[in-house]
Amino acid sequence: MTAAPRTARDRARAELTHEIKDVARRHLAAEGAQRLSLRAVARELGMASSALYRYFPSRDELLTALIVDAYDAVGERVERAVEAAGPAGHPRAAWRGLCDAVRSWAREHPHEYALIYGSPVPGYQAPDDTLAPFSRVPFALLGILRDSGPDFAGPFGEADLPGPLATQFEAVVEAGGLDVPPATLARAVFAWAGVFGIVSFELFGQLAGSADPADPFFAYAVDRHADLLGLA
Amino acid sequence: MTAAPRTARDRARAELTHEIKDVARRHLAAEGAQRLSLRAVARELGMASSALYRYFPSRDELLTALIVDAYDAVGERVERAVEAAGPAGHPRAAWRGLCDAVRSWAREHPHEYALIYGSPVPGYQAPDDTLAPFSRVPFALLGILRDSGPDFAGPFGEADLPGPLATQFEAVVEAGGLDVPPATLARAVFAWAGVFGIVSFELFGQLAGSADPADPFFAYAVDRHADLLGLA
DNA sequence: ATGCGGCGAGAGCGGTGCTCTTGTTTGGGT
DNA sequence: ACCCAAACAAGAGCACCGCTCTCGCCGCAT
Repeated sequence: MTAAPRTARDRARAELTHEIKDVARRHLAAEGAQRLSLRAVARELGMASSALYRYFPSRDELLTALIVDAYDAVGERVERAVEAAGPAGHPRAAWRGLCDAVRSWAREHPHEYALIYGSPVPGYQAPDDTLAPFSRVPFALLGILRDSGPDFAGPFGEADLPGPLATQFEAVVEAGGLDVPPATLARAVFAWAGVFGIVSFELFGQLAGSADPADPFFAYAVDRHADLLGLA
Repeated sequence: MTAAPRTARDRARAELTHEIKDVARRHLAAEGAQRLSLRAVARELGMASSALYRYFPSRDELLTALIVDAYDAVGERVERAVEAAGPAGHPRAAWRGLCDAVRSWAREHPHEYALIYGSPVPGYQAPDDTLAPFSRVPFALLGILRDSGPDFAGPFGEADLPGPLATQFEAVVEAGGLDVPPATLARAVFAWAGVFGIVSFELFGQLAGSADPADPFFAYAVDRHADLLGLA
């Protein structure tokens, strides 16, 4: 993150900041963002609630810190899974690893998942330093597609982007320095939105009455998306 | 809903209940579920906050009523769109109408969308009378697929369900009295989760930096899902 | 006519986020 | 070595929240 703290005060501050986040994350995991209370965190730490404001200027700032951490957590989990599954050119296994990592992390940390992928907190808008953690999963997906090579074999043709979308995505590829064609980017967003939709449906109870134990359907959907992505 | 109210008291009660919901819905639309406050609603209605508890036993019950109304609102919007687009056997137009209806409703009512499709409120679990409004959009989609006839022409084969998923969805079809094959149900959930994912991504800011003005990508994705659904 | 039940209002409880003030500790510049 | 400013912890307090309880009032069915 930053340079090592020099003075004892800096060290204590860094430590306390970390402790606060830890306790807050535990409360978040147990009760959800809604019920996360600064005062309760302060109580558990044995300090006055007003003292917390030396470390986080508001409750929303604390939540933002937890959001960044959650993005990093799921991002690292996904990167590990992708790396473990497909270094030797098996992109479909890597894709499956990515999807399974997202889903299992989401099921283990539903409140943190809801915090980052569910409805945003009222006045929240992402600061710039959120961007890198925010992008880890999409970048991991793009990495799989890049490594899977240019030989696309999906059921959709290669040049199937309508004009406006092509120009828009060309600009995105340019601006982001991504070395994939725009059509691949489109397929990536399509697939990522698809698995996100299923995971959210499962977590938020929208699959009740249809794919209720979601494991078979999730595996099926992940495989169909792999077909669409043209993954070998 | 129920029989017409007879006495003046019943009439007043029904009217006030409606007024409370209206004011609450306005607050919800303006500020989000998080900031919806019983006391503020009571203030705007010129009554004591404690009096509201004669009509809704808790804040969560009020929110539940708003959830049901939101499901009904998006459901009716979708049904209208489907009916307007495709009565004469143009299933792809009907599917496009469904998707556009969902997205435009979501963009017009982001907080209500977040309420029903975003992270659920902490202790909430859907009561039984939520089931019908909850199911209107999925049923509309199944209606399109049923009317599109049995001649499936998508890029995936007809009998592509793995064993466990097939048996699970056969049971669902049986239990729900749905007259579609299990494979069609699977494709329906797949497609519905996909467009839901895109709409949620757009509303919750996850498309920032990729498909940021989402119109072209949404149209593209809806069309790709139509292909996958085998819609003519 | 009467009694009961629905109703509105008020006070009040425990909780929240956040601010302001007060006194203390700490560390760097002189 | 000292001194002062900055960082810090704590407490009181403000405005708000959901919710409960009690109290009078009034319409309605008996």
